[in-house]
Amino acid sequence: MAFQEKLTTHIECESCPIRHRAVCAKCDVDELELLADMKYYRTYDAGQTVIWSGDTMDFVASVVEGIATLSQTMEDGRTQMVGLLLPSDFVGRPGRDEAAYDVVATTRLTMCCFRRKPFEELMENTPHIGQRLLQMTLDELDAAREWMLLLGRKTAREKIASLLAIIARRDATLNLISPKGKVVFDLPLTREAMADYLGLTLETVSRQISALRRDGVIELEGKRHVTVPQMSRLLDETGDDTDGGVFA
Amino acid sequence: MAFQEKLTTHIECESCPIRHRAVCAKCDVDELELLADMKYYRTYDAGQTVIWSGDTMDFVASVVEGIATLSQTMEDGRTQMVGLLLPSDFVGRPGRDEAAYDVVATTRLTMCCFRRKPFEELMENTPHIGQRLLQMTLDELDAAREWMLLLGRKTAREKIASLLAIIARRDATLNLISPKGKVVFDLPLTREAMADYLGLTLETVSRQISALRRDGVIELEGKRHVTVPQMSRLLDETGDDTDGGVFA
DNA sequence: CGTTATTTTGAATCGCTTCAAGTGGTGTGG
DNA sequence: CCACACCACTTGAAGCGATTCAAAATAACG
Repeated sequence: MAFQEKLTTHIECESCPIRHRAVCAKCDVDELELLADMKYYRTYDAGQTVIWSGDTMDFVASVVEGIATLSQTMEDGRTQMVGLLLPSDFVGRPGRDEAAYDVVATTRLTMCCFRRKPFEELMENTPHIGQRLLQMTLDELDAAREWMLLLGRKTAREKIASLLAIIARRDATLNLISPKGKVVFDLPLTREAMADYLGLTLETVSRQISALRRDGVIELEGKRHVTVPQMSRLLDETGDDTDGGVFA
Repeated sequence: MAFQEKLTTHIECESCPIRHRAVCAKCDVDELELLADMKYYRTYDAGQTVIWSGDTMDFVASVVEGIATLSQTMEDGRTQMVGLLLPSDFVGRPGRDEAAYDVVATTRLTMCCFRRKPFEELMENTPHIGQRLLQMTLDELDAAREWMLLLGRKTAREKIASLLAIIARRDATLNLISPKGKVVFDLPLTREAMADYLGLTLETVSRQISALRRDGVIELEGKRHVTVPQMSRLLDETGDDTDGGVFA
């Protein structure tokens, strides 16, 4: 089953699309050279499993391109996604040799890998890497905690609206479009993946998306192409503090 | 309202109960001295709010004694606990001046505080602090992700059993009792706090605790004193992989 | 063009919440 | 010392939101 594709490309760090957001962001040219010497690339097809929870992990990596999911599964099959890995996100934990979660590519995925031991040694002598990793981990912790609020307290409709808002916002900033008014994007996740993300069933996800469409909050073209005519309207549905109250 | 009590005690770092688990764990004597020079203590009464989300935080701190909760609240009052702060846990985020969550003392609480700016400067030159903070943050992230599985996929009964198991396990290791067979402890949380932790209502918490008692999984003396006659029995109810299967 | 995977929709059921009433323990003031 | 209020908690009954099971519709694929 889980084929691991061999390295295909080689990217120069200077022209790397995630150069300034990944774990290497703070590194100077010297440090970058050391990293470049030990790096190698791997690519995975959409749907391929990168690592199973419990597997030994001999490497850590940065997502260069594509999207992957981090998820946990109970014995009886119930699964919960606990993280969404986007370009520049870091995979693996220094100092741990067993994967704690399943990592699955949801699109074609390219990762910049480092063998774990050399990377850990480099980290000892290169504060910039540890510093950046701390920042990134703190950001992930914040994201996880926001997700806990969603999982514990939001209704199905609010959950869907929140997910759509996150994707819309990310796409908007990526394309340098102000996230006001109209936003258009493609869903990178299946209904089932959304359900795993939101702690719902795929039927409920489908129903709530239909409901948001019926109510004019979103428009659909096919299953995956979404138009949000009024971003503020979508944000109203998330249950979050829009900030758009008195002082906006 | 929110009175901040002034420093009362002064603890020598060498005899500090959290010396080897807190953010200062990896520091040598020199580094410890620098920290000791800038530290001060604060205590809060049970129920007191330490910080409101959005407040400016001029300090970071380690919990020395007592328990506090981290929680998020929506406009309409729904609240979700996103962290439980136990002795040695770290409060605040270097590089951020606004609190992201409400911090409330659930028991009498003592914290070892550092003004944020000097602490951040010290971190620049003291890799040991940043390294330890990274470890701790990664642990917290793992805990948060386990909590996401609980919030998203577990039933009310499993949620309660999981919470009881966590507290029982912590108390058992603290008192050096093997977490097999019988375990006795006191609940440090009200039913409402448990509900906020588990994404339930306090009525459901009460009902499920009663159900576990009826089924002989736990025994209750008063509202807070819990006896678990057979730890394995409780673990069976959590829905987790007990690992206690074939190889235990 | 038929086959398979994904998604939508419907109907019945279930688990948790909501609303409401009641219990037991603790502290306070008459 | 008792009446009273207050708080944390328990229990009951009704309602509702999400799930479950089932079937049909749509899109994707060889």
